[in-house]
Amino acid sequence: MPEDSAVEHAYMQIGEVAERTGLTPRTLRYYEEKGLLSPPTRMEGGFRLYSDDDIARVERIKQLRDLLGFSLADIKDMIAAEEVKQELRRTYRQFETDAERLDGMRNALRVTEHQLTLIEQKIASLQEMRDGLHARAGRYREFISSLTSPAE
Amino acid sequence: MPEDSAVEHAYMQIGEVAERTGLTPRTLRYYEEKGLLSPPTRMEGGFRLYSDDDIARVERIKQLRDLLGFSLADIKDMIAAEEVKQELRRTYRQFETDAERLDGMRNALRVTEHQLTLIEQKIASLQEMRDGLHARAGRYREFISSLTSPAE
DNA sequence: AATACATTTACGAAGCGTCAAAGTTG
DNA sequence: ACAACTTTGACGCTTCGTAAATGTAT
Repeated sequence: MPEDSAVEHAYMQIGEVAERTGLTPRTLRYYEEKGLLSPPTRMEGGFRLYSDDDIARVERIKQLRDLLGFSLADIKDMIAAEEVKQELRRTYRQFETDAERLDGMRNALRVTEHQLTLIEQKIASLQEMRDGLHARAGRYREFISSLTSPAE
Repeated sequence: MPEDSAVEHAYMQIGEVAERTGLTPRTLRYYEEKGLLSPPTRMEGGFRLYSDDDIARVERIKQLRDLLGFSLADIKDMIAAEEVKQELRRTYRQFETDAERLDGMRNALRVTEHQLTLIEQKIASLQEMRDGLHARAGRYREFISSLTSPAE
């Protein structure tokens, strides 16, 4: 059964998800409360059980938050835009015209392109900052060596 | 008088500083309250007057906040570490031993090197994300063109 | 039965946005 | 005198951290 090898252990509790994603249980519950994560399945006792898809979603959120600095409200919208494509692939929904599907796609593309321009800018800014810090570090090292081994 | 050309108008009010740095007056006052900005000089009526040095400091804060995502408390410490060098250059303080100066320098270097490693990591992560988004955008464009000009 | 998790609820802190009432500048 | 800006509160919102009291898993 080759399909079993990829599964590992399909469902995790909130603590394990927290460890794997670097977030806290509190944060995961908060994201769920704010509609960034859909309510996961539960055990009889009420414990949350997360799927691998949930993990992927959490990591996408973290990426947008930490790397691009978006607000959770913005991230929610962006992920909603991306979901359009997912929905389209599995449940090719009835009562949805081609024009509507096209609109969703164009919106998703627009969002993605916006993220790309922000990324490019951020990379450029970081590279500038890196150069500045290198120079700064060089000056510090000079000072230190001039105090450590004074030129007589 | 060549020195006049570089001065422009040496003192600015909070509104102009806000515009030039992309922050708000509220944020500038908050940073002052939190000790990130030293209290600027004032007019007789109480209006704040900022110097070019103040501007530079504000932009350094913004850089650390937006690009590296540090907390204001951390930023405060980092800037304090950097100041050691500035103080050393102009007022070579009495009552401070060479060992103390050396400690300050080494600390400043340590902080700078820490920032550098974080920058490198962030640049790498952003480049990965950029590649992923490029692929994603490509898929969107495919879908769109397949719906826009259907193959037959 | 005990230990390690989990659940909800609630209060608190960081980092500002926003509005109000008053004073200052040009 | 007037518009445009600034001042200091003070309250509100976002994004969680941190208990506290209780229940569940093993």
